[in-house]
Amino acid sequence: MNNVSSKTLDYRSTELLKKKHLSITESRKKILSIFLETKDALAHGDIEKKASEKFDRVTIYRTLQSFVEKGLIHSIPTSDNSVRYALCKDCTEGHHHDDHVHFVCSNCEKTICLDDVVSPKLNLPQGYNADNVQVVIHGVCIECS
Amino acid sequence: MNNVSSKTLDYRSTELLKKKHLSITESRKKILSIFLETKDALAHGDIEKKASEKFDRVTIYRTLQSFVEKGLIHSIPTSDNSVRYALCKDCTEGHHHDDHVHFVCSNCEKTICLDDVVSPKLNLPQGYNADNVQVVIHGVCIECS
DNA sequence: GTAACTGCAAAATATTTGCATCCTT
DNA sequence: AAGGATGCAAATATTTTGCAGTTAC
Repeated sequence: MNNVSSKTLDYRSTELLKKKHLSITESRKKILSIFLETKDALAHGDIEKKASEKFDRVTIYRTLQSFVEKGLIHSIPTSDNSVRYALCKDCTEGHHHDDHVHFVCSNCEKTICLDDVVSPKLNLPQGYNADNVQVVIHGVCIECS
Repeated sequence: MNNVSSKTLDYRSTELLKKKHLSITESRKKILSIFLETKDALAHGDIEKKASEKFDRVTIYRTLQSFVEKGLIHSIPTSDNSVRYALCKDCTEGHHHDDHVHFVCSNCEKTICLDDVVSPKLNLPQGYNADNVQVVIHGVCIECS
């Protein structure tokens, strides 16, 4: 990572934090920068690994939680125990509308948001009302195929 | 639970275990019976609670794992840390094809398999190949609406 | 009889909470 | 200056592993 892109990341994270009414702290900027420079979804452990300096585990937990609350990132459903997070495109506090498709590559194990593929409308049985449709597709991603 | 239905459950679990080439043990029959008599998906903790006698946590973990491996149950993606399982309709060892929709009620918190609503075909970007499409819908279920 | 399953103990991991201190606004 | 964020310690919760005894086939 060179200085220029690092400065840009810092600037972008600061702007995003301001926009979402979160106070600007070093940890938050760093953690948000990790999301900004990563295309795929991150689990708690990935953040620990990717962070150049060491953050306290607890700080990461609390930061992720605030980010989710303020609509900066969203969690992605998985079938195992790992919770993964990715940047929200345009969610607002208390209202997530990340109705896009998530793709999990069975080869490289990465989880990718396919922002352009929107969740389909489905015909549910009488009496069921959908608020939110999450789709997780398992398969082979473009880099592994 | 009366004797008749309990005998039936026992019989059905035994048959299912045989069919999936799992040895017939008391714990497996009991745990499978719990799935058979429950419409919604169960987390590890739910099984502990619902079991009339106390199973060792470890036995439950290992039983669920064998059931998943042999295609008796499948895990359902969730956005929080809870892994939930439900009976498979017709999965075989090593090959799950539970391409139906899962519905999570935001009121009663139950997770229900909508076996008749099949996952849609989606147009993925060039280079992405789907093996398996999982859909989780959040909303209000028929009993709560 | 043998291989597989279970239960107990304990290890390894993951998550949450309380509190004193430090930083942002 | 005040409220919020952080780091440390410790409590809790969750999951995995090893091993000896038991059960299914």
